[in-house]
Amino acid sequence: MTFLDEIRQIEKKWQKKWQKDQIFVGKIDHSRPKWFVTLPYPYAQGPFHLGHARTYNLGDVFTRFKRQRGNNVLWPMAFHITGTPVLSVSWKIKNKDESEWQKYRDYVSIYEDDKEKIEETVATFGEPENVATYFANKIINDFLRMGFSIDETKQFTTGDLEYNKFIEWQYGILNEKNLITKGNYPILWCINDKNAVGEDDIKDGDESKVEVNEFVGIKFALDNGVFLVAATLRPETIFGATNVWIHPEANYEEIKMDNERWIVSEEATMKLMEQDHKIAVLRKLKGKELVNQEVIVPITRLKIPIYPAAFVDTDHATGVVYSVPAHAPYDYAALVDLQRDEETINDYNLNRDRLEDIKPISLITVKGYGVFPAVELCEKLGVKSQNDKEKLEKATQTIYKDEFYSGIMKENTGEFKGLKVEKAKDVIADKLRENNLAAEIYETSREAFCRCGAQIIVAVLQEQYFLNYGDEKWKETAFKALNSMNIIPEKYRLTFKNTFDWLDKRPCVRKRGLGTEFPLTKGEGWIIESLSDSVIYMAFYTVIQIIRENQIKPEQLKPELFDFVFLNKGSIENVMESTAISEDSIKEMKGSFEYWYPNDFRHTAITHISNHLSFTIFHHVAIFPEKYWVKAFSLNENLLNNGEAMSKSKGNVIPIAHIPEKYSVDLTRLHLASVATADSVLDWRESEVNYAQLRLKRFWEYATSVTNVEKKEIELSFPSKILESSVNSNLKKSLDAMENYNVRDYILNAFFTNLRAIDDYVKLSEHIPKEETDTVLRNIIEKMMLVMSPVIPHLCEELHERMKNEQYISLTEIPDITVSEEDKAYALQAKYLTNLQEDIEQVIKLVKSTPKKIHIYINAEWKNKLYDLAQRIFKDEAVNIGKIMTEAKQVSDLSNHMKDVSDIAKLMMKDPSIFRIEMISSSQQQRAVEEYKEFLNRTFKGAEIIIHTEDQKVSYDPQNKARKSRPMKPALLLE
RNA sequence: GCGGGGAUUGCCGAGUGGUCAAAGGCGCUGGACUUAGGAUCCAGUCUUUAGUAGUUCGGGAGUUCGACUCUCCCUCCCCGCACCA
Repeated sequence: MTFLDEIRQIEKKWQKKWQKDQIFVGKIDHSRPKWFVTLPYPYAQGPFHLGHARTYNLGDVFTRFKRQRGNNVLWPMAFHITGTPVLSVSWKIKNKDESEWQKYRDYVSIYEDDKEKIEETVATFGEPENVATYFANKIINDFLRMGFSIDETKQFTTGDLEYNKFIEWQYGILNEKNLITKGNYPILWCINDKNAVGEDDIKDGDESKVEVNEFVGIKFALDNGVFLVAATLRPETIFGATNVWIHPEANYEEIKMDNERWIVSEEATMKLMEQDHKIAVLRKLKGKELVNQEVIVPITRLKIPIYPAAFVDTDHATGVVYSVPAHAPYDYAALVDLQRDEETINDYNLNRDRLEDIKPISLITVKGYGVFPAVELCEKLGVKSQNDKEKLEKATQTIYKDEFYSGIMKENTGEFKGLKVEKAKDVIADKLRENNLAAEIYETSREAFCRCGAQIIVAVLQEQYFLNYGDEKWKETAFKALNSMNIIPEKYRLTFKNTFDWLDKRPCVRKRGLGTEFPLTKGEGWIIESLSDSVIYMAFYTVIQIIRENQIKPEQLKPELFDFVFLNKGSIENVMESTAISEDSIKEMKGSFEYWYPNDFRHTAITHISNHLSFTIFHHVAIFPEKYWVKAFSLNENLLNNGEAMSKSKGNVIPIAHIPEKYSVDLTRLHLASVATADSVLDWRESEVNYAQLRLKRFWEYATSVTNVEKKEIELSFPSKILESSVNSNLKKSLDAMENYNVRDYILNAFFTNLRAIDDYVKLSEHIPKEETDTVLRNIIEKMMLVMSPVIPHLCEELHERMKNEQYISLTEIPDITVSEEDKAYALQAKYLTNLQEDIEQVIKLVKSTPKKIHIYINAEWKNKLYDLAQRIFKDEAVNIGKIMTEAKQVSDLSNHMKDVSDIAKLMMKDPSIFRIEMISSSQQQRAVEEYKEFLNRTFKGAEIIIHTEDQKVSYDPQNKARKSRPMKPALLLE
């Protein structure tokens, strides 16, 4: 049986035991500090993969660690089903969308081999609940299979009736506190379904995002007072308008628009009707009817003509465009075309002189361009006509960007001169609107179609409900909460800050999707938006089980109950009376909430900072008193598979369900947690996983070789002592790293560094009695095991059991570790010896011959004194020879070595790092080398090791090496 | 554009004022084991050299006794920018 097979069996064995004994179920215990941890509940739309595993794995390591450090832990889990994606999946499955079917066949085949069974299962996905239920079950199984120490007895979904009641309560409070406001809001809208659409409702919506663009519809007055409304994204260019373009052959309509008369394209009328206007069509007309008429330009009051142009798209905004040939490439090209187009001029009977007179009007100065940027760019790109779409598109983009960010308004723009375009744009639009010369017109950023085939336009919803995150008081309190929270890693606090600053009104209800009906507009079909219903639910974990066990019905879950349980408002008598829930149940709920809350630690991926996690803070401060605000957020970056993002199209997704067999649970856990810090992108590379596997195997071999060794006190040799000391100090570093939630350093120190120490020990322990090495190894493994059990719990449980322990290691406390002075001294000696060995090796390499004798000269103690002195007086300043000589003269041990002192001082000045070191005395150095002598002798192929000390009389020193010895760096002579 | 993050030795990636020529891994080279090995183990891996010295951490300037680490400027890369979970 291979190593992996062996540990896979062990993993299953312990998962079964944990499950059977329900050891991770959170139970109230007032004798221990509680620690309530949450990770965002998954949205069950498909299988979870290695990327999710990274996040939950880190959560589990933290949780297990806390549990093993004496905390009473609760880590519950639930599922999110609110929103539209699941609906969209079901719709496609029901409508036999082949690519969706295939996608879900692939998903189900992760868990199921039987082809028929797969088809049957996918067929059930026509019902949204079935999708959610199926994947929720799979995900929780995957998690348990990863050994995550979750309490799965407190599960619920956001579609549960009990949960709906809880959310209704939440929104009641938000409403009471005036944090919900109403207003108009533009959204993407299917004209067939008469409904809002999300990304997954739009054809190719995931590949090319559709956005809402806000145009300024500028009203150009005709002689009869009717407005020809031209839409633009660049209202500031109104000063450069030379004429208006319309499509001569297209259909336009004169409409009664609120209290005005407008002319816009037929298509525009239809769109405007959905944008909160009162509209009646007065008459239909062809574009050409308008040609040659004149309109008045707002602000400038110039009269300009209307000309025909084929490039005008009547299905884009109003289908009317005003021409700014100086700054708009399309306009310039169309103007040039028209001026040379005899046929059109004749057809529409255009006034030739008037047309010839039209010259671009420049109104913006922009660095890198002359007076007429559009003219310039058209010439540069070789635009031939207005049909040169590709080049014109490019020119338009370029000029838009350059002028927007670095353009300045010219003299001829009156009060706006000198303004940056970026600013002028808004100021001018505002001014136009104030004077009733412009109106907002919304358009999609690209032509888009619903999956039903109908066109998607922008509609303006009236009386839309918003969460008013812009509310000053609310924001202020949220900041207060943020400031008192622990954000891990700390660097992400800034992202929260920026998010808070930027947060403003946010629509919180939708017309579509699963979820909780909005309580303020019952019966109107408004559903609470999915990110807004998942922000305080951690509180719900503390009561759901009690609700279920006592068979409390959803309708009994009235606001007054939650007020009492969560906010300690009202009286139990009143609650009992209005809800008919027993006193015991209410007390139990309240007790449970008050015991577990607040949420001490919430871990997730960084993508949630700018939405979910920020909202969580906002809603907590709105609903709960300060003592119940979330204590800490912990975050991790995402994951790549061999340098690439995992995606269905690349076929490189590793589902969690494949992990146990493809790798092994503990191997995956170890590698995920140790290969990258939480705040860096983790690149999962097979060759590196392989390394982790070899190390894990090595650990397993060391460990299993000593599980039967008896514990006893024995006299330890020098290498054994060094090993114990270094393992001890590594474990200490490891625990310290976890204080800062640095899991990577935790594992590096506790596992990888210690394994190397053991490797080194084994190499030099050939002549140490097996009884001693076994005992030492067992002691060390036992300690490592405990510290490592949050990371590789299965293997550690097994070893723990083989070492005849009754209790689960998962429930065994990791003790504090202290590093004694003795440990430190051993560590320094070990370092000293390593350096010595390296020095010898280096010299051997250089001389390219095998030495028969190795003379080691250990420095005199006065040199240590000199180093100490230098460290003291040159702590924060440059080495000064005069100063050190003066000081040294005062010290008796040094004053008789002044010649040498001056030589060393020169060295120190050149390289101050030589004395800024931790040292051991020369006698300690000597002892260390003595202890190591035999090992050195063996390592260097039987070379005789001769130790000399500078303090005593050096018997043999032909090259006068002893003088060169320095603290921690003995001089060498190889012969 | 705004906001954030980043640029380290062949590659990936630690390191945030001094034991740093810079952890660890990958790759490569040599050795061991072996019928074989794309397995495993051991060692080496900037240049130079009796353990020394020199040149490095995107480019440029500065602060400091001392900078990969701090400040400023520049170049390039990645991520977020709202109703989407």
